[in-house]
Order: sequence, then C-alpha cells, then structure tokens
Amino acid sequence: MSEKITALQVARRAGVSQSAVSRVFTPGASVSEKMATKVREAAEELGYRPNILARAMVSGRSRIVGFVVAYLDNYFYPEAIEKLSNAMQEEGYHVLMFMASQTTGNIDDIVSEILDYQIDGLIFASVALSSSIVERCQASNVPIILFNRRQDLEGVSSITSDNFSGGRKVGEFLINCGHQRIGYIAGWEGASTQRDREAGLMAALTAHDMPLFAREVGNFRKEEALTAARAMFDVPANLRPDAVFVANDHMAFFVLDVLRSELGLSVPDDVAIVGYDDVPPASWPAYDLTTVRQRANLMVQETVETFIRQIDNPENFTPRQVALDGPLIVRGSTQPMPRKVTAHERLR
Amino acid sequence: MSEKITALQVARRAGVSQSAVSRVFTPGASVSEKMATKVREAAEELGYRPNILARAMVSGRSRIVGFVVAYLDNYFYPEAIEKLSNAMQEEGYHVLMFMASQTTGNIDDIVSEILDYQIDGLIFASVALSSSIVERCQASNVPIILFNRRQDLEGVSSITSDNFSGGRKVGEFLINCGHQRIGYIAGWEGASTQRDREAGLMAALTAHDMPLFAREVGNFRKEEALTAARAMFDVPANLRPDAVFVANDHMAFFVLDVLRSELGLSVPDDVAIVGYDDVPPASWPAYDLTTVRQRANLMVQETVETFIRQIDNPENFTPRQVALDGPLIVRGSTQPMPRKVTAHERLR
DNA sequence: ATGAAAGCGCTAACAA
DNA sequence: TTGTTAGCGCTTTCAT
Repeated sequence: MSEKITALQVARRAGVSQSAVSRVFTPGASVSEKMATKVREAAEELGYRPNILARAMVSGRSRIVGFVVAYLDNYFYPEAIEKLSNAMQEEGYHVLMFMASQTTGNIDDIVSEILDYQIDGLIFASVALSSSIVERCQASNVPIILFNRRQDLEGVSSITSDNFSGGRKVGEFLINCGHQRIGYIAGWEGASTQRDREAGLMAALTAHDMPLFAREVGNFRKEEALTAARAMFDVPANLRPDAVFVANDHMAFFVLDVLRSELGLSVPDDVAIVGYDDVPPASWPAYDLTTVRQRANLMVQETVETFIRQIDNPENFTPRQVALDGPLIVRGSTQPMPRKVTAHERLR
Repeated sequence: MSEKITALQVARRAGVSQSAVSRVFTPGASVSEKMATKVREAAEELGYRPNILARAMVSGRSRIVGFVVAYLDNYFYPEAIEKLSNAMQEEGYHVLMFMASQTTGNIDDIVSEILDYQIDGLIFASVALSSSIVERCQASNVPIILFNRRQDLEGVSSITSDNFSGGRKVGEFLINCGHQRIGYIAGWEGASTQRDREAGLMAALTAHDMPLFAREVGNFRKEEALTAARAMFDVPANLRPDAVFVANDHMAFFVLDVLRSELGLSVPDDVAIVGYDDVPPASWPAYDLTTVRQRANLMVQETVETFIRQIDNPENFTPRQVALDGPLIVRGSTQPMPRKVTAHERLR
C-alpha cells in the first residue's frame, strides 16, 4: 500500500526546498515559471496533494464550513443543502453537516463539537440560536449566518425570503378571491418564518378590516398539522373557514389530506388552501398547491456571498439581513387569480 | 476577542505537563483521578476544547467521514442522510458532505478533494465508482462503503435492501392480484438497484410463464419518467398494461400523475401501480402508493457497524455485502392483497 | 525567487 | 502515573 506523499518527498524529487513546493500549491505565492513546472511534474508523478488539515493548522483556515440543519422532512431543506453544498464547493469550501434533529439534545453541545473542527464559518438552517452560542463563535472568530431564519443578534447575518411580504400577498390574494372566513395554521412560534408569515397575513386582513376567522398551531410537524386541521375543519359548516393559509407546504399537504380524504371537502370549492415554500410536491398534480415560492437559488447565492465577504474582510464587515421577495404561485388549490376590481366598479 | 485556548495554557494553569492535559482528554489513557479533576477544572475555567485538526494530524484519524451523494430529489436520501449523520455523530464521527450532482463534473475529482481532508472513511450513496477511485482510497487506507448500491469491487462493502427479492415480491403480488399485462418502468441502468429490482420482477414473471408486457426507461428522473409513462400508457386500451412496477417511488409519483391527471385512467381499477422505497409521500393519501419498503434505519445501522468494524480492525476485515429484506407495503394504488388461492379451488 | 528554520496544537514513544 | 521529547505536514517569516 502506497504511503502518504508529503511535500518533502516532492521537494526531494524536484531537487528543491520543501517551502518551494508549498508555494507552488499556494495561490498567489511568488514562484518562477520554471520552479512551478518542475514541482508540478514531481508532484504529479508521486500523486501528491496537499494535506488540508496540516494547512489548516498553520494557516488557521480549514476551508470547512459547518452546516447545522433540522427538519429534513421539510423538502425545502434537501434542495437547499444540495445547492448550498454545490455553491460552497465552487468556492473551495466543503460542508460539514450537523443534524440538530430530535435525537440530538442541545444545540450548544453541537456547536461545541463543530468548533472543535476549527471550521471557517457556521450556517444555521431552521435552528434557534442562543446568544451564548453567538458569543462563543465570535470569540473563536467564526462567522455565523442564519439561513431561512431571522434573529436579532449582534453580528449575525441572516438570509430569508421576505416572509412578511409573502404572508401579506397570500392574505391579499385570498381576500381578492372573495374569501370572508380566512383561517391560519401556524408553524412553530419560535421561528421567525412563522411569525413573519403570520404578521404579513394579519396586515392584509387588518387593511381590509377583516378578522382572522380561525387559528390553530401545527408547529411545522406532521402529527400536529393533522390535529390542527381537524380542529379547524371538523366542525359545523357555518364555523368552517372558507380558506386557510398554512405556514408551510410540508404542513399544507397534510391539511389538504385531511380536508379531502378525511372530511370529504372539496378543494378549492369548499375550502381554498395556500402553503409556503413551493417545494416540489406542491406542483405535483395530486396536490397542485397554491403557495409562495422561496427562491432557494437566490438564498444560497446570498448566503455564500455573505460568507465570502465576511471571511475576506472580517474587520469592516457589517452583518447583512437579506430578505428576498418571492412570488405567489397560483395553482389549483385556490380559485384562479381574479382580475383586479377597478375603482369604477368598486364605486358602483 | 478571546484567543484560542491551547492544551499548554491549561497545563500551566493546572500546574501539570501539556501531555497530561492531552491524556485527560484521550479516552482510555492512564491518568489518576486527581490529575483528571485538576485538569478538567482548569480546562473548564479557560473554556478549553481539544483541536480536532491537530489531533488528526498526529494520530492520523480525523474522525471525519466523507459522504458522497446525488439525487437528493429522491426523498429516500434526505432521510438516509439524517439518520446516517445522527448515527455517526453518536460514534464520535462527523459527516463531510459532497454533492455529486449534475453541476459537479467528475467523481474522481470529488474523491481527490475528499481525500485531501484525510477523512477516515468514505460512504457513497447512489454513485457509481470507478476502480481507480477504489484503488486510490485503498492506497490511502480509507474504507469505502456503498450505500444503496452494490458493485463488484475488491475490498468494497455494500449495504442495500434486497432489491432482487423486493422486485420478485412485487411480481408475485401483481400476478396474485390477477394482472396479466405487467409493465416495468426502469431506473438508470447503471444502478444495481435498478438491475436487481428488474431481475426480481422477471424471476417472478418467468416462474409463472408470463412475459413482460411493456418496458420503458425512466432513469430515476422526473422528465424521463413522465415520457416513459406516456409512451407506455398513451396507447389504445388493448395495448395498455393493467399493472406497472416503477423502479422507485420518486418516479412512481410522476407515473401516477400521468395516469390519473393526464390520461384520466383510474388507479387501481384501470391500472395498478407499485413503487419502491416507501418514501414518506408514498403513504400520503393523495398517492397512497403500494411499494416495497427500504428499511433506512437498518441500512444505516449496518453501514455504521461495517465502518466501525473496518476502522477498528483493518487487518482482518472482510468486506461485507449486506442485503436487507424489506416488506411489500400494500396500499390503495393496487387491489388489496388477495387471499391465497387454495389448491382445492385451483383444481376446480 | 528561493531556502532555512520556526512553529501551528496535539499525540505518542520513552524515561523517570 | 507523570514529564520530556520528538515529530505529524504544512505555511510563513527571515535571510540570501
């Protein structure tokens, strides 16, 4: 079995110093053309590749970013992970994954483990941070980015879609469709996505002097979404909303299932339903769900850019709070978008 | 901003040698009770944690395993990743993710990048290996495990479900249901999962002297699955299969959509359909898909165990080829399981 | 532009 | 059980 090839061996073979080899493999170091080719040849012959860990030790940069994620059953995240991972690879970084799921206990412990790897940055998706975590990361000089979460913490960047605006769009749309009894099924109240989407919806309702007709909490979880749907809809018809906004697609699928399969209601005729995220199954004919699209590509792009900026220039970096607008995608789970009522008509 | 705390600083504060500190943090090293508490206290006060990278350099083990994955749109994988990552965390390892998706070109290049991180093992999910990759990993002493793929390569372990047996179960079931014209929509032919599932189906058909009525290739991809479904079913009724086995759930959803939404066929009355994987949407009422369950938990468990065994005892480790049996889950996309026909009845 | 030398933070002999 | 010493493979001054 071939042993590990070190820079020293390459150096010997090329008849140069070990630091010369290092320079050849360090972008932006000063080496002559001749030296470079000589070394590269020797390296090629031996199959040499620099040891990233050794490099990390002395340079202090591991080119690893930690990615903490939960809720992989929400299909927004697999897509996001894939894109983020690809984008990071293109920048020469790699992603060390940490699941913050049910099984694992404390986020703080996970963060400790992550920091042990001397990672260059930390991206949290759908995870709530404590300020102690932030402090520790800042002490270790590790940039933090919140992905799909917003949290008011000093020095922390966040990339989200504009959930408030998205929620309001949903509200406006349902009102324009003529719905009078609009319900809301909330996600986990600790999540900014949940709060902002609901606030957006409420803003639209308030603007039209309409109350929220019904509200239940699904916590972004399947079982609780089912329960919430039953509580809201397994009631006499006069108490039933004629439209419901569900805080994300993942839950909306289960609500839709309850409506159609369990209660025998017709969608959108008896009840219209709108989700949030536009995950792939939302566009599948079996669900055909009206929803607000989260632009994963853009979110990832902004995340990477934010990270690179902070890494390249930590001194005068100001944390960014990016909120990207996403379109309402109208599908069959609601009535088609009504034409705008003109001022003339409204006055009649 | 607090600087990095090293073992040396802990040592000074505790009034002991630096190697004593190292020992305290090395499981199974010989330290006295007194020493341990003294050091731990000092470490606690300073907030010291060992630098894994430094440890990796000298010990030769990084406690990082590389995980190469593609096809995250197949919802079997997010689940698998989550479970695998959790299980590895419990063993004190962490997962460095590499996407081998469309964007990225060559697997060989990815593997090079991975090896630069001095990882302790490499798990490939749904990725085809070249023997050159295997050789390079073996040269670097990195165990390789194939997850959900089987490939005849010296020294490589593989963990799959028993796809042949699964395919045969599907065949037997459809035949028992009385179907006469059974079609198959294949996955990517380079995948062992595809080949084994099809072989299983064919074994069942052959055993009953039945031909395969129709066959198309969907390559595990959405668009191609749609095309395959149209080619197979958008034909005169007498040329149409009365049952179809689709190589995985991901494609089966699209096939089902074509059947119901595009062609207005009734499932299971006009056509019965069976998938493979039992991903979550298969159990959602909108699809309610009969399928073969892949036992992700077991697969992950076997993967971790295989890895640990090889790491702990590389000398006399023999690669394992694990194929786990999975049950057929009968749902509404097929007729209910018929009671077994008795010999008496058959003779009438 | 190149080489020599010093260390990054840790573990693993080896002594004591 | 503990301390001393030598590196792991690399980058980075500092000379030249």
